[in-house]
Amino acid sequence: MTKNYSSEINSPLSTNQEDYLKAIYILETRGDQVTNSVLSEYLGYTPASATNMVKKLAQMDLVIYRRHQAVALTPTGRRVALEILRHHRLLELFLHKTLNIPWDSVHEEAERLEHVISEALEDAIAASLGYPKVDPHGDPIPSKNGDVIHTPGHPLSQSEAGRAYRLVRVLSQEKDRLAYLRGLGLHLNAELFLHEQAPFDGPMLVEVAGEEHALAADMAALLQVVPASAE
Amino acid sequence: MTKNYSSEINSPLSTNQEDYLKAIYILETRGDQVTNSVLSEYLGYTPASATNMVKKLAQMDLVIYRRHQAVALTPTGRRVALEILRHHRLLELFLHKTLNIPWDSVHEEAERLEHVISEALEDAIAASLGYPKVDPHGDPIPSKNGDVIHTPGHPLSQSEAGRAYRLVRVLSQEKDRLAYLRGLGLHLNAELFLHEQAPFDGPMLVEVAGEEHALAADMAALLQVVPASAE
DNA sequence: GATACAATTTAGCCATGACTAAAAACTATT
DNA sequence: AATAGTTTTTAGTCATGGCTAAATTGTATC
Repeated sequence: MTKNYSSEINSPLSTNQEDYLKAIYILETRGDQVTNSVLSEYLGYTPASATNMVKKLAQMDLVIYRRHQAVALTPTGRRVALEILRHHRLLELFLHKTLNIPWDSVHEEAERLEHVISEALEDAIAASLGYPKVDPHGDPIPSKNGDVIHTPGHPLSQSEAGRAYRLVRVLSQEKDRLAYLRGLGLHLNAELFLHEQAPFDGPMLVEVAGEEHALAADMAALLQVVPASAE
Repeated sequence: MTKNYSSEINSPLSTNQEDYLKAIYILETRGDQVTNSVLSEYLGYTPASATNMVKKLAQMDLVIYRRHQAVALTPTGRRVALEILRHHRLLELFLHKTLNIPWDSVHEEAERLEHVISEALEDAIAASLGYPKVDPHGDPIPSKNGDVIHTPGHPLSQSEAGRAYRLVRVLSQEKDRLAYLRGLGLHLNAELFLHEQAPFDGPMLVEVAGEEHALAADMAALLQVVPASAE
């Protein structure tokens, strides 16, 4: 298994190490301060375990660590994280398009597969999909050299009522939430019409595929949309 | 990740444990006595490591172990081994057919993927391939309930000269050997004509896709064939 | 049956990476 | 600046699963 980042790194990374780097990247991208508690909670480990691992990653020059400070990725660490994320999102799209696995249930599978596919397989998957730019949740697929496109859109919860929108991204990986959203007929690029938004952050009334549904405000906040006219 | 065998086993198995069980199955199937040295050499570990692991697998009722004796799979151990083997061979075929990865280089990839695919993905792959019976090397794909079909054929090295044959199985997983065979134009179900066999186990003269090649006897021994007429 | 040689097992070591419990250090409030 | 409360780190434990080296057991030969 030859990994893309192998040229920059002396020893191959474990699944766990890759998961830490990916988590740090995602938390950084969210704009969070990646403190030990945030990181350990995100990964489901105790803070002590996170400290240990972060120290190890720092020795490998993958993260910058100073006691009691937020962790940050080094350029090399970021490259590793992006490669794993590229694997993850390519795999999600591949599973969805090639094997008809519903878009709301590809995440867990990709979570394991992302660590074991070779560079050659990554390339073959990307080629077979026509070098896609986003996964089935609308998350951008990092390019091989680590570029991440900016995805447009704004939350449905902050959108004007009485207009049609197109779903361009879903900001959640929670299985049951995604299943619920799919149950409403939602999927990437689905059209939806926002009938009204109840005041005081109340539920929204949306129409998807001819059916009307009430949608809680926190759910609507996860849905990134653009005006339906926009191509 | 829900594994098929999870109903019979209390704790999930590690990749290593699954590899041991698969190795024992393969060695048993070859007809070898699965002694500690055979097993450890096959896996590339020291004999001491194999003893340790085999003891652990025995505690889990996956193998039968008595000091200084050959190991044997229990029925449960065999089911696990067959499931992993099913994963492996389904994956090989899938990678070959769906992603056009050459048949001689799917093995390593499948070797890692086989441990991380869920039951649902296994099913989706099998369905997308039309519930195939053999992988790209002609090795039988165990069915979900653990049946393994018998593959017909005999070694090319023991075949009569002056006749046409069809390749039904390649008994090797060595990358360079397989690459060589593919270079000759060989693949599953390829037709070949055996011109002559030099005496004293000398090389064979075979014709594949209009080209003649000399083939060492030990290579020919890896090629299982049936008469070309046979469907 | 004694001796030599090979195979196997035991004993003990190491790294990984989780954990708990306790100590230390930071932050906020009075 | 002292104290309280939270966060982080340290110290030390445990399981996994490799390893080497040494002891044991089994087998074959004289």
